[in-house]
Amino acid sequence: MTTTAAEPIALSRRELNKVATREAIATAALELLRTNGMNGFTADDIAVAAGVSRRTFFNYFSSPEAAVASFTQKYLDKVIEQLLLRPQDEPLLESTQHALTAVAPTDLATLAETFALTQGDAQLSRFQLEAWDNCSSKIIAAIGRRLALPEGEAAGGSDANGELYLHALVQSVIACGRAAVEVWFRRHGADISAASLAQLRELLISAIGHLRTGFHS
Amino acid sequence: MTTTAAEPIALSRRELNKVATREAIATAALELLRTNGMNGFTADDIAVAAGVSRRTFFNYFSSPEAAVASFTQKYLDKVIEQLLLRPQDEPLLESTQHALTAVAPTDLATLAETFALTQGDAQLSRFQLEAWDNCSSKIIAAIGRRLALPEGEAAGGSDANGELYLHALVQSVIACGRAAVEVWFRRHGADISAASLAQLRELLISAIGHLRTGFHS
DNA sequence: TGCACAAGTTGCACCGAGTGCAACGGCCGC
DNA sequence: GCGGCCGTTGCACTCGGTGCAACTTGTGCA
Repeated sequence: MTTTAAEPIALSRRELNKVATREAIATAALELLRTNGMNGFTADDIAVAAGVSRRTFFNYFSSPEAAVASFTQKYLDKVIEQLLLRPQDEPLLESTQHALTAVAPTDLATLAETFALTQGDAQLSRFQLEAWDNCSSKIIAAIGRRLALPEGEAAGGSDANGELYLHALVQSVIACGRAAVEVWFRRHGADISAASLAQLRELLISAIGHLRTGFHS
Repeated sequence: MTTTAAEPIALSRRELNKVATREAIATAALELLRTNGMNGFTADDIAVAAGVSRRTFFNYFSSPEAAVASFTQKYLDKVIEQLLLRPQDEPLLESTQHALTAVAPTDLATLAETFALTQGDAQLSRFQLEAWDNCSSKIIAAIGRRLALPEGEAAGGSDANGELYLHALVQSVIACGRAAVEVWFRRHGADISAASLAQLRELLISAIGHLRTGFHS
């Protein structure tokens, strides 16, 4: 069901170390955020906790905030991964709803937690925003690639007007995702229980549902 | 036509000075961005150009990026201002389209220019994102206040499910706005001519139009 | 008008983010 | 096992950002 589709590429020892280091740094950052709160740790602290030098920390992340945001990035990347597994002729909104349900609850939990933990700090929030926006760009790029290949860019009115359509659609999808998380947080605060997360998933599906049926307030 | 609706409040000398200083700093920042490019100036430079001390700069803006983002903020605030002048029973999407046409082209020009100038720098882009997001929050708060007052929160299914609806709607509107600017930039680059800006306004209206008719790709 | 107070500005000192550079140490191919 | 490559580290430096205390300027009041 989870359909991880992990490619069995053999990693060299070096690459393996890099991945491990990156993960150690990221988890150290999250752990410090959990315990010390929003402004309670420095890049030094993260480096020490991860067992690397301060300089090495900056070789992996451009800032402490970026390390935290990597978790949001990772979750959204998994959703994209699932999204691209859906049939190409399926409407995007439907595909998105399926993709959202296909991602494991564990990943959703870290998304929810990091969102909750970053609320209240301006810079952390900005990096969260950036993560969502990167997600937009990636989806637009992927779908744009799909559309460009098969029919030479001039099919179904996809050329000039379609560019705006695509951007508006995808960005709206992301917007609804963020809206769902926001509403969830307003209701449940930092509650990461399974029941609460189920509500969050429900809200995510509903938000996309609103986009499917249209807004006519 | 422009309906500026400026309140004729008499400002004291102190407040007048503050406004002037703030404006001097912001314009100095924009000017430096124009001439020196994305990473070509420091907080010191801005302060000197504005004729204040470095410390005073930070009394007005939390960072150089914030000073630049103030222009985007200002434009979006003007749109909100127009939005709230529309009749309350008008659908939000329609109100938004009207509000967008009501704002003067001059303001749209600075929005477009700052967008173009901030592309390529990560931190500047993050502050742009934040400005758009703040706009979401303000609109949601304003409309939420409207809905809460007249009927005691339990009318038209606006209570629990309506919260998600409202957030998803408003955030989608903002998303479409950003999408329009993005598409405009992809096509016109840094061209700020009247013709180009007319195209941008057209794209903004069209993007909201897509939201009105719904997405069924 | 003059005086006392409030509000804004400035300089200073300090900490943390972020980066270029050069030396070091472990993985890799041969 | 050995030379070369890649990642790590320490160092030094710049800039962002802030608390604090002295100073200057606008404001209210007598």
